[in-house]
Amino acid sequence: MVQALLNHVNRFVSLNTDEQHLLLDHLSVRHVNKKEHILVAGAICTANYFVLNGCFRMYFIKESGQEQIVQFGLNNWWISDLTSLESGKPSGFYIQAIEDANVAVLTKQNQELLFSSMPKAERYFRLVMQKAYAASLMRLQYLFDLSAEERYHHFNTAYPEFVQRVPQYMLASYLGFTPEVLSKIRAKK
Amino acid sequence: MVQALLNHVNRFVSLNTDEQHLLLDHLSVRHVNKKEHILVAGAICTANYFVLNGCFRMYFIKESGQEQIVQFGLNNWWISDLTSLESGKPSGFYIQAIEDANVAVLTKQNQELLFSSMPKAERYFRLVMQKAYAASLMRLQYLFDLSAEERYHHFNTAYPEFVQRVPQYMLASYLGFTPEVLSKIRAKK
DNA sequence: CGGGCCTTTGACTGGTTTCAACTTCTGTGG
DNA sequence: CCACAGAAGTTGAAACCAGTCAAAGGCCCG
Repeated sequence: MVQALLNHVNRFVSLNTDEQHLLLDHLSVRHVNKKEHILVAGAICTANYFVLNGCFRMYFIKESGQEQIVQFGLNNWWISDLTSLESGKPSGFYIQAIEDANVAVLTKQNQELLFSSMPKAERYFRLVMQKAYAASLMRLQYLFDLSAEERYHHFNTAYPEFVQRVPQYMLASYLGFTPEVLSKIRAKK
Repeated sequence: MVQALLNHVNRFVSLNTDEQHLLLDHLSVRHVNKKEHILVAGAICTANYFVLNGCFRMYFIKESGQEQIVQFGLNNWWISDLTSLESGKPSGFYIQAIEDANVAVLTKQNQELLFSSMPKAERYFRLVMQKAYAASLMRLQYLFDLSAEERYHHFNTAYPEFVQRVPQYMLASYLGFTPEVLSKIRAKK
């Protein structure tokens, strides 16, 4: 199962067999049930999670009391609250499994150990962070440039299989509008 | 002048004198006039820029034809279009000096050389990317959670000196609304 | 000193939210 | 395996925040 992670790492840096073992020695695999949280607001985030299979959502509670989804965590994505992880302060986010899932867990401590014994790991994570940052900017672009309806259609054509997979109200939240709006957009045709 | 960069690097990783020289060998300093662009849409982004002094804005042109500011680049921030830099494809962004400025230029090529000769540099950039990513998520949070007026007040109390420094229409763009809205918010009291 | 850019102000418009009622789906226990 | 309760999705009406447009005033820079 962790093979998915090795494949992902090898897309960015190439590891020999020893290095692969070294990496795996710093990880554990954890099963997460649907609706189970691996992080709740107020807790301190202690690890990075790599999604082996299943699907997660990361969200926070708005002042209005509504949940706002910040991002989804799918296969081959790392998910975590880096702010809390780095600072050691309580997180403002929740991370919850939308489906039964398996994650590779890399604790902060193990991550540091890994970095000092294998500089390639540092490179890998630099590239992952860079990609995540670029994706986040892209998301901002869509929010600024497109209307609710355009955002939905864009997302729907970019990730048609994913749209089937999550409840509509979560998709609406992620796209930045209400479930009612999504329902009306869909009714249009 | 590049001392600012050395200080910044030393906040994340500690460099000895040799390493500092090695780093500087891979950089050049460039003066940028107010209103000058260091990147325009359609061009390929070839370098990372570290702002030594002055101020930049990174923006794109919306479908409506309006400029949308994605981020500001102030002292001690790296600014670049990582997507274009990484992929070698044309950028969709503009990066322009708002004030006369000086930047340290790290070309993609030099960055790779630096990484291979100094693993600490990789660590430094991982941390910088991580911080930038976290900041971008924070920005998303504010956009989702706060009204236009709340966003302005929040920004105004967080960075009062900066608000004085940039034209209102740029601030409005960054915060995600029109100059008229900002004007009306300010008129309220 | 003049021209153009920035800011202000007001009226109007419209996309999105909110609220509420109703229907459909889903999963859990009897 | 069915029944029922709660969750999710739909629909329509009313309210509102923010955008657009237009015109006027202020200010900076050449």
